[in-house]
Amino acid sequence: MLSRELLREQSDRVRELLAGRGIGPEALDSWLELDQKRRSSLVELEDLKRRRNEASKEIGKVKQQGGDAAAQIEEVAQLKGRIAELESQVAGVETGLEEAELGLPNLPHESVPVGEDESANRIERVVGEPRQFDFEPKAHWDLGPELGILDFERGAKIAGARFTAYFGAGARLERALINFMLELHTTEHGYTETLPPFIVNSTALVGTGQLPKFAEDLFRLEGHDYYLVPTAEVPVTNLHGNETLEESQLPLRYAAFTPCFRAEAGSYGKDVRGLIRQHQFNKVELVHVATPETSWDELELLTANAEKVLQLLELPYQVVTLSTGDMSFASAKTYDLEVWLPGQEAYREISSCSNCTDYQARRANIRYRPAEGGKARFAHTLNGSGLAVGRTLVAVLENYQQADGTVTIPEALRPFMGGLEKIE
RNA sequence: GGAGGGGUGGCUGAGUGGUCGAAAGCACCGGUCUUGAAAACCGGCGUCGGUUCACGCCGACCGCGGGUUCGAAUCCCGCCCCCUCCGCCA
Repeated sequence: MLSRELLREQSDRVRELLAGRGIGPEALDSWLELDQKRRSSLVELEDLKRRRNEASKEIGKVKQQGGDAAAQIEEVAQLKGRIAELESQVAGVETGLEEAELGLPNLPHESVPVGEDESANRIERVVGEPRQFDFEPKAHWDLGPELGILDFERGAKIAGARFTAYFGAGARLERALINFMLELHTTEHGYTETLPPFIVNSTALVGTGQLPKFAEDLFRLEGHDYYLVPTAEVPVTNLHGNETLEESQLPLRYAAFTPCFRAEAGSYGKDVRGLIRQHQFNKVELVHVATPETSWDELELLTANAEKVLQLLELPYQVVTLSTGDMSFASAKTYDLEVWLPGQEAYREISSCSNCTDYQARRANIRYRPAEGGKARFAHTLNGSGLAVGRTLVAVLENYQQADGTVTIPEALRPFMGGLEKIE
């Protein structure tokens, strides 16, 4: 959520920045109109209430002295009608304002390339080199079933399309990746591990920005205000919702493993094969809560921590700054980590690291009290995958495949695989 | 799922229809005193919104939402959350 002060006082700048995100000027203009209306009605309403309160006090006094307060009672009765009218009017305008505000995305940081879509993304760096194969590398959707470790048919049988069953070394590899990532982040990178609920309520989803606008992307439990988490960003960021932290506690850095559930509405026909786009996948998520002064440094740190996973696994990747048109709703700036997949001969997203500045903090009401005292301020929240586990497994299978169809286990993972060196 | 208890300011905790935004204590901030500190004493100390050049003024808020009343923290209705016991389970 953007602050009302900002929308009012810097409307031209906001209008321009929103345009970069594909939001037309009417969104802000209708908000400004409602805001104006709200304030003018409020002035009248509060004036009437003041008069009503005064009259009530007079009634109390008069009655205490045994007098007749009929005149004041009559006046209050008359005020009542107009007050009720204005109250419902203000409430309606307020609802409209809130709806409008919840529908506005965060403003992009000045360093974000302006553009309509991913074609405007900016490659920041390319790390590692794609391996040269002396045979035709296979895609994981062939490798996995051939090794007997991934079973797309049986996944579909028990759930449907975009669900997969893992077996044997495949299941173990997924678990090893989870443990490897969590160990790295909690020990070397100093994160606090957290294991949140995998189900959240709508308040949490509004807090991080998935609701109300993106309900169709979520799985909702029938008959409940419960949703399966689409990412650990939701439960973990909301952990401190409606809290005022002390500045000395910041930055908070959390690492969380959770499964993620996404309806993938509108992605029909996209990545239909393999593990790339599933309704359920595992992820180790990194979440930071920081002060405004440090959040941009925190974004670099978070991204570097996520990159470390790829480096230790010796997987080639590139880092991309998403353009204004490609960024997620709550983000002010996002780096995507894209890993090289030989089976597709392409870099594919494996992590998305964002600074949401105070946007989510406003929605979720996450504040902190400055060390020097004074009024509580909104914190900045950041999140990033560290990493998407299913896609990491894909990258391992495809990058470490051998000519004979076996897959070598990356050195860094072997301790988590009971010393296993090869899947065959 | 059943029965009971409870949600008041940072904390503890008064307050059952009228000047209550709310006693008191603690915590915190400022001052007096002191070589310094502590103690003692004095004063200050909620949030949000609106308005004002400003001082300030006004409105709202005692879990949330409705209702009764001239007037509600106090009465009524619905909901949420927490605690205890029973049942059921992991």
